[in-house]
Amino acid sequence: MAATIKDVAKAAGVAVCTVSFAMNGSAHVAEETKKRIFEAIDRLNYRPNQSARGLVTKRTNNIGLAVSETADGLENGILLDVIKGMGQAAGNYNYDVMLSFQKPQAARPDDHLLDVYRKQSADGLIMMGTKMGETPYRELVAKRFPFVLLGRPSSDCQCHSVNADNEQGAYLAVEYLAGKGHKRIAFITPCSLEVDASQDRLTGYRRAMSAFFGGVDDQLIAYGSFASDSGYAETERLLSLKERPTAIIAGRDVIASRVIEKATDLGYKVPDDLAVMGFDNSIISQAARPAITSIELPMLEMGYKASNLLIQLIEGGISYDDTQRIVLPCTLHARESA
Amino acid sequence: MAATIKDVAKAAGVAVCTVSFAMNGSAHVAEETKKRIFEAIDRLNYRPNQSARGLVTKRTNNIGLAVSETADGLENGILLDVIKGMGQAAGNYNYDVMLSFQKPQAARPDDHLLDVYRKQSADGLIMMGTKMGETPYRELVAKRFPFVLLGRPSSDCQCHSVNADNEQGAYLAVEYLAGKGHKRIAFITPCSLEVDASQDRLTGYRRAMSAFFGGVDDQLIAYGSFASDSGYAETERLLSLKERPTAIIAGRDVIASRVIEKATDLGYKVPDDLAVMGFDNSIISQAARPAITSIELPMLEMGYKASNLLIQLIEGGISYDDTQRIVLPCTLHARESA
DNA sequence: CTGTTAGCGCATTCAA
DNA sequence: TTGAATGCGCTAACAG
Repeated sequence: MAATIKDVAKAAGVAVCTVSFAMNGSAHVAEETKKRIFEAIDRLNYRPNQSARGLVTKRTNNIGLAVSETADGLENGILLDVIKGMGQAAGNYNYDVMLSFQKPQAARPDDHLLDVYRKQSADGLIMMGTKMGETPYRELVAKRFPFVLLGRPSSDCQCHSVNADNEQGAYLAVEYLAGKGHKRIAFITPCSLEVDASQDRLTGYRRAMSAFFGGVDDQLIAYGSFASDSGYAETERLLSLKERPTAIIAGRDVIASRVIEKATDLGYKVPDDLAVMGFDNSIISQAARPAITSIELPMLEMGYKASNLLIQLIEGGISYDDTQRIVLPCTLHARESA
Repeated sequence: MAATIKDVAKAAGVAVCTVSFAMNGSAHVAEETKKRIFEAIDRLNYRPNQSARGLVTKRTNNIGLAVSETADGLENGILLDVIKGMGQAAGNYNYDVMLSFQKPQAARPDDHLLDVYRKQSADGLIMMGTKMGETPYRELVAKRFPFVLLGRPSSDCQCHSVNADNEQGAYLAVEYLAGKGHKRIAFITPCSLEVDASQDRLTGYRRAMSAFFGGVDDQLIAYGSFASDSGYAETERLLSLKERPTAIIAGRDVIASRVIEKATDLGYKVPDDLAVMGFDNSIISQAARPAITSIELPMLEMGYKASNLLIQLIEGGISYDDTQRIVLPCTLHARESA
C-alpha cells in the first residue's frame, strides 16, 4: 500500500492539513515543520493520490490528445513530434498527457472526445485532425471545456488554435527558388485540397508566384494525392510542357522523392536540370539522394505551444472567449536537390 | 457542471446505489428500472467521474506508457505504431493510455516512471527503452505494481515482456538471400551492441550463416551506429574485401539506403551486382530507389499484445509471478533491392 | 501557524 | 430488489 497523507502527518508529528499546506503552499508553514514534513515525504516516497486530489480540486492534471483517423494520413514521424512537444510542455506544469483514440465501435465518431470531458479524465483537450463546426465542438464550447485545435480553424469556428504557417512555407519555397534564378516553378499539392494544409500551401505558392513573377501559370500546378505513386504522372506532364518548369515544389517529401526519381528516369539531372523541393523535412528528405531541400513545419514547437496554451486556458491565465490563434513559421532546410 | 450519479438517480426516480448497480452489474436490477436508468443516463449524458470512481475502486482505468530517452533513437514511425497498438487494445477494455516522458530536470532518470505508480495515476505501466535490473524495476516488483517490458528482458530480470524476434528476423534475411544463391552475405549492425535488438540481429545472422554455410567469416561483419553517415565506410570496406560479399544486410533501413548509395557510387548495381536488405520496413525502405527489401517488426501488434498482457495482469487474469514472455515473429517484405 | 472537520462522487455493506 | 449510510484520500474552510 502506498503511503497516504495521514501516514506522512503521523510520521512528521503534525496534522494532515499541515502536510497539505506545506505541499501546496496554500498557507504558511514554519520552516522547521516544513523540513520535518518533507523528510517524511521523502522517506515514505509519498505522492498525493491523483484520484483523491482530483475529486476535490476538480482537476486531473491531465491534458488529453484526441487524434482522429483523419490525422492518420500525416507522416507518422510528425505526429510523434507533436506528442513529444506536448509532453515537454505538460511536464513543465506537472500535467500528464492522455491519449484518446477514435474508437471504431463507437456510435458517433467523436464520442471518444466528448467522453474525456464527461468522465472528467482530463482538464482540457488538444484536437488533431478533427473537423470543427460539428457537434463535438459545440458541446465543448457550450460547457466551456478548454480545448485547443492543432490545425487551422474553419471559418465558422471560433476557437483557440495552433498551426504551422503552410502558406508562408510555400511562399518561402518559391522565394528560395526565385533567388536561385528559377522562373518556371511548378507546384504539386501534397494531397487533396480538402485538407487545410494542402489548400494553404497552394495559396502560398500562388501568392508568391504573383509577387515574384506577376502571375501564375495554371499549367504549372499539379494535384497530388496520398497514393504512393503520387508524383510520377504529374512530373511527366510537367516536364513535357512546351515551356517546362526548371523547378518543382512537391507538397510532401514523399512526392518529392518520386519527382526526383521520375525526372532522373527521364534524363534530367537534379538539381542541375531540375530543382526539386519537398515539404515536411521528414526523414525521407535526408535519406533521399540527392538529399531533398525541404520546408520544415515546427511540429515539436506546435505541440509545445498547444500544451502551453491549453494549460493557460485551464488555469485561467487567458480568457476562454478571447480566442488565441497562434501561427508558427516554417523554415527552409537547404540540401542538395535545390 | 456535468451530471452526477445523484442527478441520474433523481431523474430515474431511484436511489443512487441502484444506478451504480445497474451500470456495473454488481447486483440485479429489475429490467424495468434498468431501462429508466439508462434512459436518464443517456438524456443527461452522464459518465461516472473518473476521480471519484478511482478513489473507491483504486483503479484509474489508465495504463501508462513510459518512454525513456534511450528509446528515442528508434525510428519515430515505429514508436507511434506501438502507441497506436496500445491504444486499440486499451480501448477494447475501456482503458486510456497515459504518456509518461522522462523528465530532464528529474534527479533520477526513472522518477517519472515511479511517480506513475506512486501517484496512482495509472494501473500499470508499459516500459520502452528502460534498462531493467535497476532500482525502478526492483521497487515496482516489490510493490507488485503491474508492468510489461516492451523489449528483451535482461537475464537478471524476471518480468512480463513483449518483444519482436530480432534474431529470427535476421535469420530470415539470410535465409532469403541464401535462397537467391548468395553465399558471401555481410551484415552491418544497426547500432552499438549495447542495444538488445542490435545484439539479437547479429546473433540471428551468425546462427543463420552457420546453419546455411557452416560458419561465419568475421570480416563480413561491420559495426554500424546511429550516426547519419553510418554505412558509408562499412560498405567501402566490405566491397574492397578480396572475396567481396554479394549481399549486405543492413541492421536498419537508413543504413541500407546509405549502403545502396555508396555501392552505386562505387559502380555496383543494386540488386544485380549487390543485393541489399534493410530492417524495420520503415517509410525509408519504400521511398528508396531501388526500394529496399526489409524485415518488418510487428510494432503495432507488439503494442497491442503488451496492452492486453498488462490489462490481464491488472485485472488478475494472469499471475504476477508467472512471467509471460511474448516474442513475435518478424516478416520479410520483398522489394527491389534484393 | 496548526488542528478539526466536512465533503468531493462514487461503490458498497447492511437493513429493509 | 432497493434505500440509507459509510468511507476512499485529499483540500480547504473554520476554529483555535
